[in-house]
Amino acid sequence: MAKTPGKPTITDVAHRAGVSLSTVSRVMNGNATVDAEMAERVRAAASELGYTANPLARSLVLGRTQTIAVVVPDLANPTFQEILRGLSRAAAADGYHVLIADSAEQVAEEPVLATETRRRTDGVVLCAPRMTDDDLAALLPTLTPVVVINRPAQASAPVVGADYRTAFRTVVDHLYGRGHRHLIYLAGLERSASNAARRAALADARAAHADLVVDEIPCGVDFDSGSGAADAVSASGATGALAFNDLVAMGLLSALADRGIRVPQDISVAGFDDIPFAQYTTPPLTTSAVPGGDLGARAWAAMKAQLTGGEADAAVALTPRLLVRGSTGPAPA
Amino acid sequence: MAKTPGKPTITDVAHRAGVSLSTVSRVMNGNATVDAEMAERVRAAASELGYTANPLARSLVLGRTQTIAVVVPDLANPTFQEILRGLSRAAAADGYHVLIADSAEQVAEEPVLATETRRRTDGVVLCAPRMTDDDLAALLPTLTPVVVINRPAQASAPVVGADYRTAFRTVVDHLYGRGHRHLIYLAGLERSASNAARRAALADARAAHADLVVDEIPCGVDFDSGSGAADAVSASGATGALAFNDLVAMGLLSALADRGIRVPQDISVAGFDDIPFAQYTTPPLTTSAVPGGDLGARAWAAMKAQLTGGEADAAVALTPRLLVRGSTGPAPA
DNA sequence: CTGTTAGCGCATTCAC
DNA sequence: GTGAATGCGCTAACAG
Repeated sequence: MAKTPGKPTITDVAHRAGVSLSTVSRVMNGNATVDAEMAERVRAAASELGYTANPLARSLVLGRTQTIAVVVPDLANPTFQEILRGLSRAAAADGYHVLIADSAEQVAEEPVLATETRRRTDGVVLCAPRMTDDDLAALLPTLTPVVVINRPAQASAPVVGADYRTAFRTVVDHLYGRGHRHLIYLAGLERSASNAARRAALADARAAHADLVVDEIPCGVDFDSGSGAADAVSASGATGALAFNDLVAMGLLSALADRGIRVPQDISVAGFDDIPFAQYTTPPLTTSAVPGGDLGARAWAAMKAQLTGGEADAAVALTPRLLVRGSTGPAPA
Repeated sequence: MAKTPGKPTITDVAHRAGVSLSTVSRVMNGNATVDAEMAERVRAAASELGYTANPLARSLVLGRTQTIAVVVPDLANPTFQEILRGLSRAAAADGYHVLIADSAEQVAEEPVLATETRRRTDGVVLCAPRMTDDDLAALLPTLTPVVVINRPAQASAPVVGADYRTAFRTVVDHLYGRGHRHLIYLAGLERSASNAARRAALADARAAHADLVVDEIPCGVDFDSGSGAADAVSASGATGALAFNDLVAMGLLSALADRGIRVPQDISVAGFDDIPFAQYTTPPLTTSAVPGGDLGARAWAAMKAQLTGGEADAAVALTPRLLVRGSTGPAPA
């Protein structure tokens, strides 16, 4: 049968250059020293044929794929998109490719996807895994090298995450600095780790400022939760509201506007996360930005360290940056 | 040297089951019929060893990787995220993996990334490629199988995209149906294809409705452009404003509110894209949704068709769905 | 039905 | 310095 043009192989190049295929391999990888003229002939033949080594074949023999896998709970979540972007670009800068796996919030899929993608890559990054601590602890050793993002310290893998406690504390201090002494926290999901971090920050702030009062009401994590809390917020007499996140803050802002309550004149409102539209609310929302892109880049750094034989830092925590905008102002006199 | 546990190979399984490695291969792939008892022995040995065939080795011999590549101009863009998500999930449902490549809006990188990722995958999806028509035309044949998203019909590859012309026409007709006879279009970038599609829709509408007047003013594509156009819009006397996209509409909404102009009582405002926060503006924004997830799923369908030997439809165009919300109402009397 | 053989395309020993 | 083997792990012809 006539050989379809297809992709030229190393043998084709060897043939055309009149050398053995091992010589071609040598010049392509710049390994051993090859006769100058011969090397040139090989390079010429290669470029004429448009030859590029088959990555699959190389992977098989070298034992590495130049690819890592990233498992995320939901590709549609802006937080993960930012992380993925930072990770992807950092990895690309080092010549690595990224294979993605979306668990679609199906906890049971996480270990399956991680294990499966791990076999076709050199390592895997678990982004905010939803599985239990026990499951995670059992899984991690089988995935090495592995990096975990946004999940409290794990024994058998480097972790990179944001320091939500310090970040939230910064928001509280911002309000305190503007004269607020009575705040109210619109809590997120009761048992979530992120809610716990915010409450810890609140406790820290109370301990640091004896004259600070921070009420807390159960709320939620979305726009409607925020708007539903408006009456409770205004009834509390607090001069500043700390929303669990930006969505909640936006809902609150909207409901407050409906009631004719002015922000920040009557009450200050702060969010958390700096979602893309936080800057477009009326007034623009003061919030704290978790550097998703940086998180991703750090995760890659931790992976790269392991890939190159080194040891990655056990844990790195980035502190989100406070973004003061129009929704917070001095406490009303 | 002691053999590190590592991953068990097909030989290990064969050894343990006391059969030849081809028999193991057979039962693992359910190919030829194998003696029942023997097959059972093999399965037992495989599960005891936790054996799974090395995907790399399979890829090399089978000539397929069960992976496709997706090249996007910017992973941070919500539009592409939705597409990527739809694509990824659809592909996963068929047992395929997705390798991503972010060109970071570097046009020159597109062909490089496409070509490079193509070699490690079975096909590539080009998402809204920025390169010139000529470059694209030259590149596509080298990538087969390939699918193009959101870019006008190409000769050598199936294309999936949204029908922006029909979609925008739907928005215009919605306003016309509510009694509006004088509209104003806040145009996007002069030379962009998406702007041309909207203008074509406007022309269609004018042709269909003799009593319809549609003004047009140059504007832009972001929030600030929209707010900057507020005065021109109110001065025009139009009863309805058609923004190039949601960001522009949101900017307009915000500036209109500052001027005490009520929406939709005094003027109706419509956006385009249905970005995540369009439902949270005050009032909620009427817009048209480009089904990003569907786009991705369709792209996968087109790829799958090629992968399985079939021929994909040359072009599929999805029509965005009109979402009527609070920012549009009847024309003021 | 099962075992033996020959590659997939390449990097890397080993002799020359 | 260079070419001839060996094998990465697996599937698919090929014999038996």
